[in-house]
Amino acid sequence: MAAAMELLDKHGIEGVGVRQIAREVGVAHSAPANHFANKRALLTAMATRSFESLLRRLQSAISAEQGLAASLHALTGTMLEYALAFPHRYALMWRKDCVNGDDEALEASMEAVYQLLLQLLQDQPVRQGVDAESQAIAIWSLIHGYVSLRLDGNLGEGCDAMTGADRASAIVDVLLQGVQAGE
Amino acid sequence: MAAAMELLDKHGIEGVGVRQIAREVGVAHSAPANHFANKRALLTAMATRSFESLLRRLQSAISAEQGLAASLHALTGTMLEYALAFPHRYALMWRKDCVNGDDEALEASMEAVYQLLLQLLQDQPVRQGVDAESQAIAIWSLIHGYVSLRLDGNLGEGCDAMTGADRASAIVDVLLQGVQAGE
DNA sequence: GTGTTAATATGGACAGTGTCAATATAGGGT
DNA sequence: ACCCTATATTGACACTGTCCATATTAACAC
Repeated sequence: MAAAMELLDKHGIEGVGVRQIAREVGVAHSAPANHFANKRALLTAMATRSFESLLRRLQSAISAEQGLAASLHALTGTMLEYALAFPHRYALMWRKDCVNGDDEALEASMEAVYQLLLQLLQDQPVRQGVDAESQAIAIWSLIHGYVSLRLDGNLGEGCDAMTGADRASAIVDVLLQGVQAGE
Repeated sequence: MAAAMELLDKHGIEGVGVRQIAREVGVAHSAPANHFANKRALLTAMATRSFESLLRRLQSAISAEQGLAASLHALTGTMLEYALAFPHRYALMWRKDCVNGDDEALEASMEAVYQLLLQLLQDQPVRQGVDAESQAIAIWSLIHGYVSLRLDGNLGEGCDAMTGADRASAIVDVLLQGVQAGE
């Protein structure tokens, strides 16, 4: 498992293969089959692990802040940090074609992250009259979309005048205008 | 090429292989190599094609609307439509690991879509004092993020009370609060 | 028409891959 | 001692993408 994560971080999703892992650890090419039914199960476990480690980071980052704006900025910043530090893990987390989407542990770890955001919204004063769920989805979409685009390198052209972290802050501020309660 | 797109739509990215395409068309397993240097080049061409067809849809959808809000709703709706109609094409478009990111044609077709949004923002009255580029990136991130999450099936739990199109409208409205000029 | 050249098709090989089956080797519990 | 479970090993199978040497074909120049 450790070898698998190392391979993922170093060589991307394509670089992690059952036989390659076995080679790395120094066992027979079919030894991993005793621990994971197939490659999909292995990648599923790795994605779950990644969600859990992301959740821990988000929790500790948010607990230090208070207020909706500060919390949201911390959340976005932490997610961006994580994605940039472990781009291949972040990619794997959303690769439903590599992963067993019905897996209970995976679903739980994903749901936990989303619940963190939902909880944040519920505890804070938000603009009245707008569906709270829609606000949560909007924030979640914005963050995931921005991080994905950054990771794919699709935001290079227009990003010159502003460093990555500042840009992330700025777009969260844009969204906050629509969410935050008018004091 | 047509056979390749058919395979993509029917069986996903994993389902499109050099040999499989040749089998479908009824030629030797190595015939496609004369038209595309390798699999990556083939997938790159397919992604480019997809971006172009998406652009056409977006253009015709937007030309029918006027006003920032209406245009943005049309843009989001059309992207969601396209992604739901051709989920595997949409997935391929962002799979930088499958595609030659330096390809000129691909970059141009992607840029054209983004420029469509940028142009939209420039022609409309937006809230003063906020960086226009940040607003564009925010909108772009929101749309792409939402569509991606929908496509991955990660928005099932909280989406029961609202149909997909309505939800898309709602989250765009949330963002509009932060972008649109006062009153 | 003939000869040359470029494009395309073919079948064979090679090194990979994931997965399965049969077998072997321990260790622990009764 | 015996069984049973877990884990490791080896070998095979059907794939895959890519390269190679070789044909076939069509177009174009002379």
